[in-house]
Amino acid sequence: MMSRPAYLSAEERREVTVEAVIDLAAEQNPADITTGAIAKRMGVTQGALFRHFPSKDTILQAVMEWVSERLLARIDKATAAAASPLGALEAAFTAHIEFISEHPGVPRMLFGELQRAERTIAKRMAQTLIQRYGERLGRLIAEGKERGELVATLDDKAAATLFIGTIQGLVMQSLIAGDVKRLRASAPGAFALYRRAVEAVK
Amino acid sequence: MMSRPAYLSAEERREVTVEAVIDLAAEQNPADITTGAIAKRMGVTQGALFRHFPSKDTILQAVMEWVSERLLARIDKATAAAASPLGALEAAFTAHIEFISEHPGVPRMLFGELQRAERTIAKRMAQTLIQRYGERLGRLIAEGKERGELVATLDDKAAATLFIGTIQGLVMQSLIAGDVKRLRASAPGAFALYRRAVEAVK
DNA sequence: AGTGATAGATAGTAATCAATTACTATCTTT
DNA sequence: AAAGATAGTAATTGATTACTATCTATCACT
Repeated sequence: MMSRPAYLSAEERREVTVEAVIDLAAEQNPADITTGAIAKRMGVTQGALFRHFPSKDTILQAVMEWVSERLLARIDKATAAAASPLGALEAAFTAHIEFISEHPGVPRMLFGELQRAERTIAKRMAQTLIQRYGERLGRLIAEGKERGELVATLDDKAAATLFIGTIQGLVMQSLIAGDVKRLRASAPGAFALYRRAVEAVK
Repeated sequence: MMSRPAYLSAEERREVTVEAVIDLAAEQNPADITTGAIAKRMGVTQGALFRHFPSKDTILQAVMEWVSERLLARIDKATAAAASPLGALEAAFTAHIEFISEHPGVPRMLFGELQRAERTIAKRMAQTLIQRYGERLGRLIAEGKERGELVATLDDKAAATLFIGTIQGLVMQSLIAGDVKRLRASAPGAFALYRRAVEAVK
C-alpha cells in the first residue's frame, strides 16, 4: 500500500496557504495568482482550498491579516528597543526593509490590493495597515520634534509619507532590476537621505 | 437614412484607444481592463480593436509609448526653463505631479506593467522610461553638486531614487484616500522635504 | 454610377477562471 | 473497533477572457 501524507489541521492548512500566496507573489503578478496555482504550490488539488476558505477573496483576506500582524509586530519590537525617536525611525526602516527582503511578495500584494476598484475586505485591510503604520510614524515624529531631535517646523504627515515613499522607491528599484538583494544594500543610503530631510540641525 | 459618424483614420483610432485605456486605468485595476471595456469606452465593438492592433499587448505597448513621450517631454520642457539645477528638480517635480493629476491612470498602468512576470515589450518600455527619467535626474543632481547647490557628498543614485519615491509616496496616499486632488495639495510640502535632504547648507 | 479597399458588426471559438459537486481517505473519539 | 467528523480528490459548472471568421456598410476615386 502506498503511504499517504498525513492530513494537516485546518489551522496549519490556512497558514500554509497564506505562505504559498506570498511565495507566489514574489514570482508573478499578484493579480493573476489563481487558486489552481496556489493549490499546486501547496501540493494539493484546487478544490481542496475551498474546504478551508469559502472564497478566493477570504484567502487574500487571510494574507493581509498575516502581513499586518507580522509587519506591525516587527516594527513595534524594533522601535521599542530604540533609545531615541530618530533611532526608532531608523530601526523601523531597517526592520521594514528586512521584512520585505524576506518576503518580497508582500509589497506587491499590498500594492495589488490597493489598486483594486472593488471595496473588498482585503483592500480595506491593506488601507488599515498603512493607516496604522502611519499613526506609529506620526507618534515617533511628534516625539522627535518635542525632544528637539527633528525639525520643529516639520510637517508630520509629509514626513510620514516620505518615510513610506523612501521605502517604496527602493522597492520599485528592486522591482525594475529584478533583484531583491539590492534592497538591503541601498537601504542605509536611502535612510541617510531621509534623516537629513527631517533631522534638526545641531 | 441614418447619419453615421465619420470614420477615424488609423492614427486617430490608435490615439483614441490609448486615451481610453488611460482613462479606464484611473477608474479600475489596470490588470483587468478588458478589450471589451476599452472598445465600449470608445463607442466601438470589441472586435474592431483588433483591426488596428494585432493583440492586446500591442495596445498596452502603445500606451507606454504615449506615456513615455508625453511625460519626458514635459519634464524636459520644465527643466529647460529653470535657472538652476535645484530649480530644475523642483520644476520637474511639479510637472510630474501635474501630469499625474491630469492622468491618474498613468502611475497605475506603469506600476501594473512593472508587476508583470512576463517580459512583455510594454514592461520593458516601462523600465526604459524610468531608466531615462533616472538619467535626467542624475544629470541634474550631478550639476547641482558641481555648482555647490547640492551636498557635495550626495549619493546620486539614492537622490534620484528618493525623488521618484517621494512622488510615489504621494501617489500611494492619493490611492488610499481615493482622492486625486490631494496630490497637487501635498506636493509642495513633499518637495520641501526632498529639498532639505539634498540641498547644501549655506 | 461603379470599383476596390477599409471600417465595423455579428457570432462565434478555445482557453481559463473560481466555485461546486459527489465521492474517498484519514483522523479522532468513545 | 465502530462511527462520525474532517481533509482530501476528481470532475464539472457557468462565466469570462482574448482572439477570429465572416458578412455588411461606407469611403475615396474614377
